Amino acid sequence: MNSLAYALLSVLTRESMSGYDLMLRIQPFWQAKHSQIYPLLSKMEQAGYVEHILVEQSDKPDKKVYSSTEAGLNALRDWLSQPSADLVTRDEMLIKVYASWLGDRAELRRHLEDRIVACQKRLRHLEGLRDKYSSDFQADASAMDLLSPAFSSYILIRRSLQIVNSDLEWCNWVLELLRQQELASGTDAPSST
Amino acid sequence: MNSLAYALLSVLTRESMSGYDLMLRIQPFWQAKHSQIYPLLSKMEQAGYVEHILVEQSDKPDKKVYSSTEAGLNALRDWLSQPSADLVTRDEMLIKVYASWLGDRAELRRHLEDRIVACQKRLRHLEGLRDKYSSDFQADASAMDLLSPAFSSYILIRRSLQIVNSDLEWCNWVLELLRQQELASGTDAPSST
DNA sequence: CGACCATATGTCAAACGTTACATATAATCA
DNA sequence: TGATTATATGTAACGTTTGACATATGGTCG
Repeated sequence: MNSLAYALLSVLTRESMSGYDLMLRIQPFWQAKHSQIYPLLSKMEQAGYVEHILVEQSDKPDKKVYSSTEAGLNALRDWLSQPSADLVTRDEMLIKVYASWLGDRAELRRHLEDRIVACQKRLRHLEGLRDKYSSDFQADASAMDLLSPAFSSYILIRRSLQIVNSDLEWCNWVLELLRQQELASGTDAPSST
Repeated sequence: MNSLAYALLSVLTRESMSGYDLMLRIQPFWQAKHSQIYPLLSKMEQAGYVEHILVEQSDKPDKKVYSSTEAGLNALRDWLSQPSADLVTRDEMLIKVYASWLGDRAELRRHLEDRIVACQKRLRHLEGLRDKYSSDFQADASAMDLLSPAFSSYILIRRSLQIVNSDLEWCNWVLELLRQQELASGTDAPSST
């Protein structure tokens, strides 16, 4: 069992769902394609960590709804007690920024603007999640039960929003420096496409 | 050529160095082990993007010092003009936090404290980098040449510091909520090890 | 002296992840 | 009607990354 398997279990312990829905649910927190999730769910079922029932649908294709078993819950609890693996980030844009002195200002601006668009999309998605579960969150976070699924979701979404907002903040800071320098030097037509 | 190859090139266009030093240099921005870097450098040399000379050392084992070629520089410039791949983050701790309601408060606290230790270590490393290159950075960032290696390094280190600090901020926020609830409820001996 | 660590390079197998190929249903849109 | 999109599941080839094994030098610490 790898980290993705436990990520799937940590969703299935809260709510039973299909591989397709798991993919969508986990996407913002652990990138994985359906081609990785479907075979993994089969392996997890063979290992006895999850089980599924076939649910027929009239408006959409039929689906397999997975649930965590007792063994799955125990495996997840064991994993929780282990130290976490190191955080892994691979941000190609940051490497391009590091090498951006080899290009021109427009190129650097384009990379930053692309990132801003991606951040805004992600922000809308996360705000949607926040609003969807806001009824679970009490107005006063400190009054919530810290060992409840609602609180765990709450701090996870808070963290995700914080990450995206700090990304946006940095992009805008660099863009502002670019604008200042373009105005000051007069090079690189400021209003070009 | 993959992203890692261009990350290596983006260092080698600034400064020639050994595979070992490259590994240490890009570690904070793109995680890669020596077992990935050494074969990749060979492939890049075969492709004509880098070349190396053998440097004999008396106090340490001899090393291969790699430099970027003209072809390597051109390849890097081409890559720069392409849109960036999506940001990938895999944070096992965040998944554990999401499932932490299955465990106890001490376990959640331990995960957060482990992360804080890792952040502090990273912070010291980044502050070391910042101070090491601070002479390259002018007091007024907006007065720097935005297409200089110094400026690119500056904004990269700023971003890295921002990421670590926001991580620390969030961990401390959750720890504070934990402390408040433990004091209020009286469960979970507050001063246990 | 022996253990361990930092430096330095390398290979290989296994695990992990992405892309492309494949199929099927039902809704929407032109 | 035909094209596209969202839903839903699956396999196979390929590329990426890690972990283990391997070797060697020279310094430090007990």
